[in-house]
Amino acid sequence: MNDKFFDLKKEKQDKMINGAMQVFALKGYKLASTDDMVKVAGVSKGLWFHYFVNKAGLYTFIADYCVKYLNMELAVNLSADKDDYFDILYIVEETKASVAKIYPFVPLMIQAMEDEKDEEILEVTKSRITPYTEKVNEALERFSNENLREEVSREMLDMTVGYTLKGIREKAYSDGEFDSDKYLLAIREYFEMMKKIVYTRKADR
Amino acid sequence: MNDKFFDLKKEKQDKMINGAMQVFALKGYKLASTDDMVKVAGVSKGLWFHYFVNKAGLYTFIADYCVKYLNMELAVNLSADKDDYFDILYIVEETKASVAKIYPFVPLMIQAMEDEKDEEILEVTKSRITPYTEKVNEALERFSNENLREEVSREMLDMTVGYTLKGIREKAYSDGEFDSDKYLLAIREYFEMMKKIVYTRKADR
Amino acid sequence: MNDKFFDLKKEKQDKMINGAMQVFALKGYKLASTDDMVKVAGVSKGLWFHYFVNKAGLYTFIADYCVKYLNMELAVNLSADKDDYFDILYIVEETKASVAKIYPFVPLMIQAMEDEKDEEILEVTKSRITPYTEKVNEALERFSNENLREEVSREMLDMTVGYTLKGIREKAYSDGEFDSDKYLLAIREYFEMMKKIVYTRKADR
Amino acid sequence: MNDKFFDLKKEKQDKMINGAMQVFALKGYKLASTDDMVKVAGVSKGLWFHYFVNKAGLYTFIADYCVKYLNMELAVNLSADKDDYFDILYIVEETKASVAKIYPFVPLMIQAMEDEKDEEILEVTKSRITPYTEKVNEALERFSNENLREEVSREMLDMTVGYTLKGIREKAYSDGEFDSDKYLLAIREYFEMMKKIVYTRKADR
DNA sequence: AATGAATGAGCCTTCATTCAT
DNA sequence: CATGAATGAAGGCTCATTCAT
Repeated sequence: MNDKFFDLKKEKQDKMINGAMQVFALKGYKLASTDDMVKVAGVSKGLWFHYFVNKAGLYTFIADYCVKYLNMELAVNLSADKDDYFDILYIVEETKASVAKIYPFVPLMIQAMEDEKDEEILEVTKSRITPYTEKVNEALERFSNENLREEVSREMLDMTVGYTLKGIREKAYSDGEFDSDKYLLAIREYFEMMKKIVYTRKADR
Repeated sequence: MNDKFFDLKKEKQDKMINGAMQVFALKGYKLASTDDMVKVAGVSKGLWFHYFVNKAGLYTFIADYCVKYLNMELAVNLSADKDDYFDILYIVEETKASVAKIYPFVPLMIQAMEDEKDEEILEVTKSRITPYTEKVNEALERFSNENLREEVSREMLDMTVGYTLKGIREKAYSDGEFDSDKYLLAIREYFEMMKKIVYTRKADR
Repeated sequence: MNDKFFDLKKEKQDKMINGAMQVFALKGYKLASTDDMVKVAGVSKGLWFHYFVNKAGLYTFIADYCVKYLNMELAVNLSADKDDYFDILYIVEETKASVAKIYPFVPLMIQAMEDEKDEEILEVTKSRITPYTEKVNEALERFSNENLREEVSREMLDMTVGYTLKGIREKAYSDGEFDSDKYLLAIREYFEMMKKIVYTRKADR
Repeated sequence: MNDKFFDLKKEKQDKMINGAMQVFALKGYKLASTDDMVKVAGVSKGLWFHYFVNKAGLYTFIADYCVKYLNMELAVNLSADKDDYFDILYIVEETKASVAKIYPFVPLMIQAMEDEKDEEILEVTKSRITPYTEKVNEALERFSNENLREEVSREMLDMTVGYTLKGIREKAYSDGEFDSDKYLLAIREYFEMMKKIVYTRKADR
């Protein structure tokens, strides 16, 4: 990319970042079109290429930006003393929701990166998503499975919680705009229920 | 569409149906390409258009076919005496798995229809998926929420189970082919855990 | 390229070959545009890519075709008993002129390949032109420099004759169409003069 | 163009003139890009258009400048007493080589103008090159064809010498920079040979 | 009926040109 | 005066769709 992008007014940078992120997050790499971005960000076709060389370069930049920004925030929020499974995950989602105040499509973009199937961009996607995944998994390791009822395997818990969060996330964007509050509320309700049914009595607060 | 399609040898019909369904299910409406179908079904480009007029027509036909076939099977399997939440859902998935013996991509196609975002085909998709959703919901109404622990709301259960099944389904296709047994096993394990933690003692068998 | 190109009617093959060759020969690799070829050959934009993948692939095919065709003809015409400098070169040009009956832009295309400066296609160009150059040089080796007046160095003769032929060639296309007869006449006149002034009396017939 | 260009420091004027001339001479009108000129001359994109309105305007100015400057020098060097064909031509090339001390691409630019094929600029090119051609032809008229061996027609001599000079010229730029000495040496050698073989004994000095 | 050659609208990308600073 | 960010028309290439065989 062309580093002069960062010399632009922050406002315009963000307009472009948000525009590209929105289109990539909603449509995926292949179906994201320059014309869409022109419409969404109100910035001409040529300018995207002036700063980002080509579509793959733009995607790479956006993917990078998302993960770096999010991980930075997570580093602050995910203090080492948190050791409850759902509390940790809630902080992660809370962080995403807070990042979404400035970059509304970050939560969906992260999702889209994990789901991306286009071979042309797969390498990029996977390499950029890993640092985020690792950061979260690292934190989750602090949780002791002994707090789980014996009927509940950690593996299955990860699975169902992962898929459910993904579902809630996509639903949060279903009307076009991301409603941060609705999103966190849905998660809180879900997590509260889960705590009650998957923890041993002792762990269930 | 051109009804003469049904005069073709059943074998060829199915080769075309499966080919189109595979491509639509794996790639979605917009990214599904004529060339992909030619390769997968071994049927010439022109023939698709001869029978189905255009891409939208083909998609409509496949969507229709999926739902009708599945609902037919469900009508047989979903006997009115089943009233357990997970048993009903299991039968639904079992039915899909059995349909997949003949049309391997039906489970994923149903999923793809629910996830489809392309505006050009949205109307079609939504209208075709409804009959299936309704049939399942109808059956689920026979389940009494009183069997659920009070901490568990029916709404939240529907949500998490729905999203989790979706996840398991997509994973079952992750290596390209649908593994019916692995799919049903994963669901069974998940449902067994869920039964233990969401039912009241009484309902928990 | 797609070998099915050769299944087309010879007439259409030649229309496409001539069209592409004309545009490449007159404009060079970079400035040759698909639209030009559409206009000249009356064949749609997409078809070029159907058979030749991309612009570089088309250029490679045309370059190859030119040289192979020409060398084949030269193999017949350049009998091993010819040993006069200008006679050999005349046969070479005569051969080009005869090839031009079917592919009018071969002489100019060969020239264009030698002059091509676009880096993207340089490798292709140089590798394809070499076999032709070698064939001609091989034949010219049969000429003994002892036939030249001592004031005339072989090196300088090659230079001035080479540049002059190039000039005559370009002029022959200056009005759009290649006039084979005018071309050969100009060369004959030039060669006759040269023979008289560069050969020793003995060699001068 | 904007005449305030001449208010710039001579140094900057020449940087721009040389930059534009280099790019036009090496690439031709169509392939000469604004970005190339920015790189070569180190002058911003906008400034070119500020002074020269558009690409055609710039080309026109450069073409004009070349010919006027060269003709001015020729007026000084081409004294009316010179009447030998090759001496006159040598003076012309010597003049170009001397102009190249300040504007290194003038010889190639003159050449490029004669070869230019882009229709958009053809009119300009032809009209600007004429004054130069005429000046040279005028001088050459002082040469009497009676000095030529009868085998040598004046027409053919003009042709072969013209094309050969063109070839030598292009070769002189083949490594990117114009080597004035090598250029003049090559011409001298060529002319010496030619004098020996095209002049009658009497004229051959 | 069946094929795949042929078409052209649409998308990515380049580049002359404009314009705010 | 100078800059280079910004624009949009044009060129390469893809792909749904048409059509001659």
